[in-house]
Amino acid sequence: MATGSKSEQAYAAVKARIVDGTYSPGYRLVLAAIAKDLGVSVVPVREAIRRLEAEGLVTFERNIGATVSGIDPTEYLYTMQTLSIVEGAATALSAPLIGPADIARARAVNEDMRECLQHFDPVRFTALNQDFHSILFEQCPNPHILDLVHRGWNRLASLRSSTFRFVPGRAHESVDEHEALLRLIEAGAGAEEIEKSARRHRAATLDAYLAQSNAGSLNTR
Amino acid sequence: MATGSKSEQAYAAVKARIVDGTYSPGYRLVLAAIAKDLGVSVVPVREAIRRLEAEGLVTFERNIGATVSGIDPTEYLYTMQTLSIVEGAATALSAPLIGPADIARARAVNEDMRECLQHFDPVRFTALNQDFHSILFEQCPNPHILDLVHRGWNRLASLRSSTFRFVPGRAHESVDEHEALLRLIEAGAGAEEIEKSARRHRAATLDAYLAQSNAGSLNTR
DNA sequence: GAGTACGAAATCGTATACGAAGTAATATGG
DNA sequence: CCATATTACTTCGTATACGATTTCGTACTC
Repeated sequence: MATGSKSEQAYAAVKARIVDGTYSPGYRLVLAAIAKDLGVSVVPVREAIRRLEAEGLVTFERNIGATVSGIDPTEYLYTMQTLSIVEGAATALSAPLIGPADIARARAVNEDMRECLQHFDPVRFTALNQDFHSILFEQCPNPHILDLVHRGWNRLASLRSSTFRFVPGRAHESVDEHEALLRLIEAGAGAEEIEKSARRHRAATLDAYLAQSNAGSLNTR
Repeated sequence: MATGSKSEQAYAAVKARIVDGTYSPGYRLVLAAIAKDLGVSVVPVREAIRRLEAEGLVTFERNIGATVSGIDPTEYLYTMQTLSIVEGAATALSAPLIGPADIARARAVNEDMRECLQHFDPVRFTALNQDFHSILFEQCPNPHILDLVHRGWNRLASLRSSTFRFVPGRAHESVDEHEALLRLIEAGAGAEEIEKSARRHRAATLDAYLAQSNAGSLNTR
């Protein structure tokens, strides 16, 4: 473990529990309870929660306390839209740095995803999906953009574990879009084209969700 | 003032001092000193600083303390590039909601900027520039994206007050690009076109800076 | 004279304690 | 029986205190 700082430790622990679904959206984060649970004082816990607030993982209200944010479909929509933008940019910026070996790895992951569609394993599918995109991001030379992408993923993770958003036909399309994206990168396509493709990939998932849930529409392009 | 929470008060105060340049980049933020200065205890100050860290305005190191981040040209570059992306998106998403009255206000501001070029008033020019873009952003329906834009502006503000980055010819071009952008919006151009224009507007400023400073190039498109 | 070891000062990190604000339960009057 | 006021409880907000870590200055040795 060797975190050193207890504040850091609290931050990591609470974040992990939000992302893995132990604390689902709406869960009330009581300082004293978490402090006792982690064997530390309330001060580091409080600090950790304020940091998580800045990342958008929890909502904090004065004299009321913190709750795990999420649930709200509108919030999901905002997050997905933002992610489509920063993810698209991150992918485009990474593209020139992606070599054949990375492409091969990504393609292997994508084939595993295709496999998952046979046995209907949405959990593994989701994990592989993250792996796939991680391969395409990780080389992004701009750490700020990469950070924004990670924050978006964390937000989605906290939502996913509670209300599992899964749109039937979408998974198949997704795998095909991945392959198309890989070919673009392989072919050395321009940054603009790659960005557009990556952005539409996520926007399509959002659109599918909106169509299914009949939620209020929003211009996702 | 009626801030209510002292933590909030400390947050606002320190943030303001960073943005207005009282605490310039590299400034060492000593908890006890700030606490005494604000007439509060160190705990709220500490919390405030951790929040500012999450926004990227300060850098925090364990057992060492916080310093106002900035200065580094690389950081400037990352911030501008990120801003070009989120700003472009925010402008495009706002565009359909911008009415003739907003256009008129923005145009008036832009003409004031043109005026500033005559008497060479870079400080006012910068302020008006922020006003101009604010008019185009404020209506962005996605609060997350809007928040990212604001964070970027804050980062730039902290840089600007110390090392004033001003590229000679750039200001004139900038005003012209503003006018072009307004015409696009007026004409009801597509979101894609508006986004590209807004993005290039900022990217051009970055490119001008890079060309002047002979810093290592980066693919800004 | 340069480098290292030691010690003192400064600063951060966390715990504990108490006061403030909000919430829920209960009692009381209509 | 319902509405409202009061009380008790929960939880947050901040101050103070002390231990841990780093940094800087000084003395000592080679």
